Amino acid sequence: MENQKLVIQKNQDFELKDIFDCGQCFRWNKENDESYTGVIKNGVLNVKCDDKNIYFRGTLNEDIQKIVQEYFDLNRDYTKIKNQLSKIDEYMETSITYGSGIRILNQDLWETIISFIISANNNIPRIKGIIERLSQKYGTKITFENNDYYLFPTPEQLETVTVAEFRGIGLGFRDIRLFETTHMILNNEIDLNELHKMDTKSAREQLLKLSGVGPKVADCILLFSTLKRFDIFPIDVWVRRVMNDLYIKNPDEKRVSQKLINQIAFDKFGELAGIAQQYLFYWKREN
DNA sequence: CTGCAGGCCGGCG
DNA sequence: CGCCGGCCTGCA
Repeated sequence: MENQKLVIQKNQDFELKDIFDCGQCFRWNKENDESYTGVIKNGVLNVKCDDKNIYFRGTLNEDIQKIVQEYFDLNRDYTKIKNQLSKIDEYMETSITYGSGIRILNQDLWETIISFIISANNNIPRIKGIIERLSQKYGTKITFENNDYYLFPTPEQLETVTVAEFRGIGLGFRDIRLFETTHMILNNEIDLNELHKMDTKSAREQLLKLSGVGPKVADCILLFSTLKRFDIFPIDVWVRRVMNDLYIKNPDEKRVSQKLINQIAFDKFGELAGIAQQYLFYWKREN
């Protein structure tokens, strides 16, 4: 671990609030100076913006430029994506104007799996609290600028943790799911490295075998982790609401099947359905 | 005090 | 298959 700094030019496709509040991540916190500090797999990172630049500093075990480039998806042209989607209809145009600085992060696959299992039937403050306690109790401690932080625990670090101990940090009924999934991964029943090489359909089937991973959680993992499948359209209550309001116009609030929503999304947004979902979700939830 | 939050699981028809 | 009840916990 060593302290590193990096400054890059900012453009209209990068806004900290949009990135960290659009619902894809749980471990970034706002500081008093409007910067954000997060723990990512490699260490601690602080990000601050002004009109012209983005300032990164952190303690990491790899080159900061390489990490930032990968994590913030900096090699992708979001201007082009937004232009394509904006042309589809006025709803997309509105939601993109609102969340114009969103970027889909490349988050560690293991951490994303566990985090979204925890997210099931749960609320964000509690999800963040559970993940923080999990890291504090079982993750590796690192110090950055006189503060202590804890890396997300590895599968190995959770190997001897019992169901009761998981329950003890507030997981509720998700305790057994975390336990089972951890051991399925430790036993190589699901090979996380192999998932990256698979086509989307096969990767999704594999994820669905994990305990606590259903359709919605699997889709979040496919979109928000290093798997990075942009054509995947996770459907949660908010997306259901916004799709119902804008496209299905179902006045009696009858529950529309996931299959139908997926089909509408694919017909409208095609290969960019995942990122379209993010703009719609963020806009709907904040307005 | 109920209701409910970024669903999943298991049982049933 | 699709549908439905139940579920830890904490906060409004």
